[in-house]
Amino acid sequence: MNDVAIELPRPQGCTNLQLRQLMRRVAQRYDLEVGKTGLKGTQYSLLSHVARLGPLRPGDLAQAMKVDPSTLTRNLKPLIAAGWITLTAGADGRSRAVAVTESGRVKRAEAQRRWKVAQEGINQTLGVGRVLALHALIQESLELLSPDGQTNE
Amino acid sequence: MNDVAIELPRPQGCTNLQLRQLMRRVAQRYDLEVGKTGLKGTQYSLLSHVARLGPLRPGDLAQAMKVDPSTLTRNLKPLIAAGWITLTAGADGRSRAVAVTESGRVKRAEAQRRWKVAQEGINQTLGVGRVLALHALIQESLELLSPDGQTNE
DNA sequence: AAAAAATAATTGCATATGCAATTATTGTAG
DNA sequence: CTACAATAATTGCATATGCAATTATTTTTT
Repeated sequence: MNDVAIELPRPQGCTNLQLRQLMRRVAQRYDLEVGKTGLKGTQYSLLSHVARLGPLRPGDLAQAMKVDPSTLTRNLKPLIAAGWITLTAGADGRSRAVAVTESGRVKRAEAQRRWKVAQEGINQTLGVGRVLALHALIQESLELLSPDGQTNE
Repeated sequence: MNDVAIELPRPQGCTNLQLRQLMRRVAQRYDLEVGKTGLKGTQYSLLSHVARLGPLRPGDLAQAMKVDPSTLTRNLKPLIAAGWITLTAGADGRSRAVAVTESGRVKRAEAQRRWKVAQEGINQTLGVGRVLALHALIQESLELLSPDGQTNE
């Protein structure tokens, strides 16, 4: 028998519940700072992705952000209404192109400064080591949970 | 100088975004299994808490679950409508009492079996060691982020 | 080329989430 | 006892989230 692994205690509690609780607390901290720009933390993430990856198709953006396409469609609305993002006709008749506008870039830069403050705050509160460990664990977990086989890279 | 700490690389990426992404993926896995009972994963959490802690006041329940009281109010609705939870007058004229019903207990037991399957699945996919590490990190982080000073215990 | 299959995005439906303001009630200061 | 402060829950508003079904448009079969 090759089976000499140390007995690990069974995980206690619900991963789902715990993740949600932490997510809410963390989101609050980001919103507190990023909110000063009129953007929610989630909206900053979205705007940033579009700025970095756009112009691109909604579906590809959704995949990159790991959200459902329908969620993406709706989350774009307020940012389009604010004039920070445009949704125009795509090469293909069925698809569209998401892109950042000039005022979107400005807003993003502004929000990015706030985001940095928030992230620093988290680093401070949790400790850099803990944040690093958390990020690493999350990334590993994301790859293992990846529904499709797409490893990102 | 006592300052001989090793230089830690600065955390890359956004904790908020990463947490949200993992949360969504994980929630999906739970919902896939727990959903067979007609409950979302979040609803199972809520029903479980009421079963374990109830009868209790909505505010106390919200605090225990670390959600906003207004969120709690709304999240209770579908479970009340389904007859699994009751919301009755509390000792105090302003407060109420949340409690589980008999059919609620039955449903909860049923959902708990599904939950266990889901949790086992996560343990399997991520590996028990990773899940343990993740839970530990989350709990530590939650305490450090605790807005009020209440350490839970 | 017409029918069938695949692809892309969106809408309908339902829940989850929090902040600010509101409603009700209780407690307290004067 | 009354005016004011504190407490408990809820509602208004806005966003976030995903599944299933739908609409539009290619692409592929036959």
